[in-house]
Amino acid sequence: MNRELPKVYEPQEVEGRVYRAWEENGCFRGVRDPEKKPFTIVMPPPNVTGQLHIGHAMDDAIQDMLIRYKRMQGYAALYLPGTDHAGIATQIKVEEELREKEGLTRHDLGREKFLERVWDWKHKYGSRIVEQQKKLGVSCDWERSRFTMDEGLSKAVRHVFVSLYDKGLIYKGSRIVNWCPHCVTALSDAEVEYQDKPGHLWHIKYPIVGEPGRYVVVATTRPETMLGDTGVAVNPNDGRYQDIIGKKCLLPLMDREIPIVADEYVDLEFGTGCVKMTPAHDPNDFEVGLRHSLDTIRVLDDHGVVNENGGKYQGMDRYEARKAVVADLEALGLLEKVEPHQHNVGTCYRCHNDVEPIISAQWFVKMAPLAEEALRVVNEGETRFVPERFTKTYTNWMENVHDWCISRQLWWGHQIPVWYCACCGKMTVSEADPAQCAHCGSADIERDPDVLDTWFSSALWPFSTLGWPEETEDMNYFYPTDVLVTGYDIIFFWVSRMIFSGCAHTGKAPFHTVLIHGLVRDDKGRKMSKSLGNGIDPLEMATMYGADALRFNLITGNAPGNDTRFFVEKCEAMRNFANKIWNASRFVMMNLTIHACALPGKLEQEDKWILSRLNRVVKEVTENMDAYELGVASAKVYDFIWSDYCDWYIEFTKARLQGEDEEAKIQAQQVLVYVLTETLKLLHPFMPFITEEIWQALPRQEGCRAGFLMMDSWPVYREALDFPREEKAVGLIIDAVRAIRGKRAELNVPPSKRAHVTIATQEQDAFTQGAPLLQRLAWAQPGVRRRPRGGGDQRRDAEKGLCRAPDLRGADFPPPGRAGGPGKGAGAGGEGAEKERCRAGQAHREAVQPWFCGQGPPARGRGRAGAGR
RNA sequence: GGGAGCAUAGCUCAGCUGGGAGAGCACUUGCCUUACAAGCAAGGGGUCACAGGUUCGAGCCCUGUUGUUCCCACCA
Repeated sequence: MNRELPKVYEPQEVEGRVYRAWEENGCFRGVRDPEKKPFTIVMPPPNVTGQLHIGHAMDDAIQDMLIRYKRMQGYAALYLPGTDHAGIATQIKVEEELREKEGLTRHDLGREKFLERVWDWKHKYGSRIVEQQKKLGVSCDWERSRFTMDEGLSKAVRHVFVSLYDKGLIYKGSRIVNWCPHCVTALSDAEVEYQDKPGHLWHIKYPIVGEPGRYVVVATTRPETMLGDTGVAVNPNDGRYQDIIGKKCLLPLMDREIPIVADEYVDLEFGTGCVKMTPAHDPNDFEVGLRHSLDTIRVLDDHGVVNENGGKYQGMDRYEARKAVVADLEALGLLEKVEPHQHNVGTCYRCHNDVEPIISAQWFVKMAPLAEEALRVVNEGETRFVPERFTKTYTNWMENVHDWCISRQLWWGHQIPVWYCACCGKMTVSEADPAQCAHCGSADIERDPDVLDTWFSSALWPFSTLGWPEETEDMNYFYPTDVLVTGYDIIFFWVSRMIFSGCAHTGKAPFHTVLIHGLVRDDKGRKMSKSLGNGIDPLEMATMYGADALRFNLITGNAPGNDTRFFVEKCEAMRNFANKIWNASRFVMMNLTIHACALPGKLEQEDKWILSRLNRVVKEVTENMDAYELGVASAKVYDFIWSDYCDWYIEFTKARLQGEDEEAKIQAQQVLVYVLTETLKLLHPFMPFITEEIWQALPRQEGCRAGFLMMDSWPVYREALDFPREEKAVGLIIDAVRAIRGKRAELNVPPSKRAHVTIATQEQDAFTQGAPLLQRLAWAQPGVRRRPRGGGDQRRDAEKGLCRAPDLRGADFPPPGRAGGPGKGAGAGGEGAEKERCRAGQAHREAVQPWFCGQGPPARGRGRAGAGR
């Protein structure tokens, strides 16, 4: 049963095998169990067309760590995966392919055929990202995988639309929206990214009607929009312009008379204090226009090209038109001046082209009533952000939220469930496809061509995936979900919308905790982007260093919510850690003669020491996991394994393992295995593959460990395993050993030489308690081995053997309780080697730690005199 | 114009409710040692941005300053 492990951990083979075993045995299944408490994480659905990038890897790693932790704690853990149809992103991709390969546009194909193509695409690439997630060890219940355009989810979307409409919370209206002329669709406010760009401020003279030679000078950053001007506004309190309020001016180039109105909106300080009003292309102008009944003349079409209202500029795109307008104004002498001007330009978050504010008939969700409850659940702590500072980000946004524009002029998505009657002109809003107009009964109805914002369906994700709006058992059991894990970059897009949707439709906040993480940046701190080509492929990292190392890398050493830089070197370091555990496990297995699964009845000091430390680590790791401090938790496990277990405890046990006492041998093995397995459990959420692999390789015994580590139980802190006395005593021995080594190195003591040492300590009681350990260690070292094994070169051993790691050989110890005096009872020197003596004595030094008074020059004062070599 | 974060070793970063200044990498010196050279052992290296304050005690709490990053916001 005892399988031999290779010397070096090789992630590839191991991971495939382990993952398959898990999956085939249903370890990932999220099963309702009345005996257990549910713990639910719904995975943020990546785009179907997407590839796994490093940001997903981190997101998934965090979630998987949490879910594995909870699963081991005995929760009915559900980790529900899925993918998002990602409206614009997917449509653009398919359109691109269509254009490149066939030279066609979607309009050439027509809506139906085009959608077929997108579905083809989805079926072709939709599973790719899932396969990639599996390589990272993500333990989702894959059979529950959902897609935002599944039948059930589409039903939820329609249900929500209709119910919000019925409540008056969805309306259609002509408003200024953010329009992307490149994607040819409306965008929500959240989809606009603002960038500071250098531009100009053009000062244009508008002649006042009836007063030849007199002008109002307006300042604008977008001169081409003047084609749609329907007024000029000044501040009512502006002394400069009192006499022209109510008069008209002549719009240059268009020869249209437009009124001069007074509105508080105008800032007296900025520009000239006169503002041209273009209600069809500026949100503020639109508002002013409403107040003063200004006309609305739209001069740009959906592609950002001047339309028939633009006079001779018709057919020019917006940038061409700008140049032409400016040139013409200049020729007419109406351009007073041009100033450079830095301003904030909205760009499309998808294609990064400038967004054009355009008046357009769109569907909106009325946010104010919904925001109220969404704010309440966060303010009252029903939903908590971790780290807490993101609460403010959320509430600030929610308090100032505008109505949400949800219609998109796309084809790929949930088509709006609204039909217009050709007969009476009224709308029919319906969950099921209606056969006729609900008002006049006419069968001549046509469906709204627009689709819903992708985030409209994402907003329902935590419950639509559980079968809502049906009252399913899953809904009853697993909802509300527990933790949502996501990056701070989509708090507005997604988190906030899930919260208000959950509140509005299910009556409950969809999760109690929002765990926010930062971005993974490149090693220079830059955002990863396609254009920079600095992206890191998580799968490549997993192939090179193992998924475990990648996972560990992504969460260790950074605090929640902070951005992190990705260093390949760190991956390497984590791979080395994996290898360290691997080799420690090899050591344990090589020395195993029993099938151990419980602690021995008798414990030596060092056993108690490691058990006590393990016990503390169990407590700390558990606490940190509960606080979502994965970075801290993982670091604690790392330190325990490497520093305590490997560096010290394994060395300690060699004394017994290589000794003659069979009973002691077995004791040591039992503790070794016990601590190893408990540690593997602690590490499992972080490094699932290697821990499972080692676990499976450990020899078993009937009734002991069976099954999978991932299904085993999480270690529990036990007071009975606290041994403060032994911890202290062994801690002092370790300090002493360190001090001895340090002094030897400092004094250049050759490894082959033995030294007289005197140890002075203020902690004599504790220190002498540890004495037996030191004695055993002395006997156990290779340097005092009676004869080299396996025909080894005796002389070589004699010379070199002394340099072994825990470099204690030959040290013996005075009988406990003897203060100061030379170690009279110290018989146990190394064979044939120079004798080394340690003296435990009371010394009164400022140092609390025992320190070494060693051999070597210069010896002076206070008994520090070195005893020479 | 609001809001938030960050300034700790050469680099990248941890440091939870105040009491030891830490990790990884890099560097120096020894070591192919029967788990591990992807390793072992020893070591160098920090006015915790600056200035005040609270406290027996401050990297941590308070105030201010400087530098830096990000988010939000309808000033043409």
